[in-house]
Amino acid sequence: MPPRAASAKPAHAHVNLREALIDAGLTLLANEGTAGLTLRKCAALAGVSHAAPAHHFAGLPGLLTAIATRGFQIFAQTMLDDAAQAADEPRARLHAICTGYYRFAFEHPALFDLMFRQLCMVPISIDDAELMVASAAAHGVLAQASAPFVPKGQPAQTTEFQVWSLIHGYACLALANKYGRDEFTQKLPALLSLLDKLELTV
Amino acid sequence: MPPRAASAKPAHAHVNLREALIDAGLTLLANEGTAGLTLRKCAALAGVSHAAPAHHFAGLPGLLTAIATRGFQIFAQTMLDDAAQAADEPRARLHAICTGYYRFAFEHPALFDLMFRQLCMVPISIDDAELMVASAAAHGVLAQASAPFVPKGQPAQTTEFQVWSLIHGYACLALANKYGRDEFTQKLPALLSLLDKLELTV
DNA sequence: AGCGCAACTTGACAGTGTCAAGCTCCTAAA
DNA sequence: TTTAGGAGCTTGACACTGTCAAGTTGCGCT
Repeated sequence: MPPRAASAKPAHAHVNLREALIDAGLTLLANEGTAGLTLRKCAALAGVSHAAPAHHFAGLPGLLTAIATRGFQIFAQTMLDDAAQAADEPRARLHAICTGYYRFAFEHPALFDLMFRQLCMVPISIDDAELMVASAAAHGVLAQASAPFVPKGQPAQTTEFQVWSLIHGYACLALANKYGRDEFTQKLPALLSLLDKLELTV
Repeated sequence: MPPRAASAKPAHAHVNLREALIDAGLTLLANEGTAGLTLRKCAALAGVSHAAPAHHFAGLPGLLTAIATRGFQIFAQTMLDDAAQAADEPRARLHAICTGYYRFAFEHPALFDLMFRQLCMVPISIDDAELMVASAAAHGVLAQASAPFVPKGQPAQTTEFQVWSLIHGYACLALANKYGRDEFTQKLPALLSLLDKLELTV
């Protein structure tokens, strides 16, 4: 009988360690912010050793990518939730989607930061298939809401980016001004009044 | 004569090490991106030891704050440069300022990221006096350009944020889509056409 | 029954920011 | 002119990070 150097813990502590690690990442992001999200802390929070995540993700970039993917799913759902409570009318729906966009950024600032952080400069694999699917789905929600305002004969993308840029920029600026966020929330309707200048074309 | 343990280098290699460290930081940011900016690399690039920066900045946060401050100064100048070449007319000036805003983000993506990176969650002292001055100056340039479009009797801030959010969001989205930046640049005028819906009120 | 491999652990490595201690040289006071 | 003090910088150490290599365990398949 060879000496047993390591402890005799069960090899599979989690039913699905991959999901547990993503959950741990979301928790850390919510509690400690961007700087608090660490591969080793995720592993510790999930109750595994610091090298365990490497068997489920391609290093730290892989883990961040998976977390961002989950983020986009929550993001899309948040927008849809707000839209569901709005009147069934294009203008009200567009406002609701934008409000959901802002609400997500406000409620998950660090996650929002991770998702949109200049995806290229940060250790995130922008080419990841799942990430692209989730990101495109979220984009689709916004595109659908702005579709009724696309001028005839013009590319839909222009109107989409006008709406998207406006609400995204506002969310970024609100998060940057840490101490004036409530003020931003109050003035969101005033900002969105610019969208009322878009003409209904359908 | 006591033994000379350390080398006999001159104590003051730089006339102004503080500025040299900021320059090194800007170089690293431009060449290697956000992740390439490191306290130790800055020190090495400036030709000093890894602990030297501590005598000029309050740790890494202090250095990043100083770099962001310089960034805001360049930022304001970039916008003013574009405005100087535009027609002396409110609408043309607003377009030029926004183009300068986007151009800065496009030309200094990592620096732009540092400056606006959710100033709260990143190791930057948002309360720093110099940073506030530089940041407010850049904001002032944009505010002045949007002033002619503020509806009478309404707060100027609303119009400012409409303009600011639109161009800031567009810049963020352009940087996030690493591989489609040129396309964003081409479609900038289409985006800014939304601003033409603002009425001249002065 | 026994093999193979996936999952996980331990240990090590280079790199990071920060702190403590010490050296050097310039400056200002006696 | 001599001497104390301090600013500027260096070296060394610490805890922490992500990543890799090697070893251990236990499930599932032949």
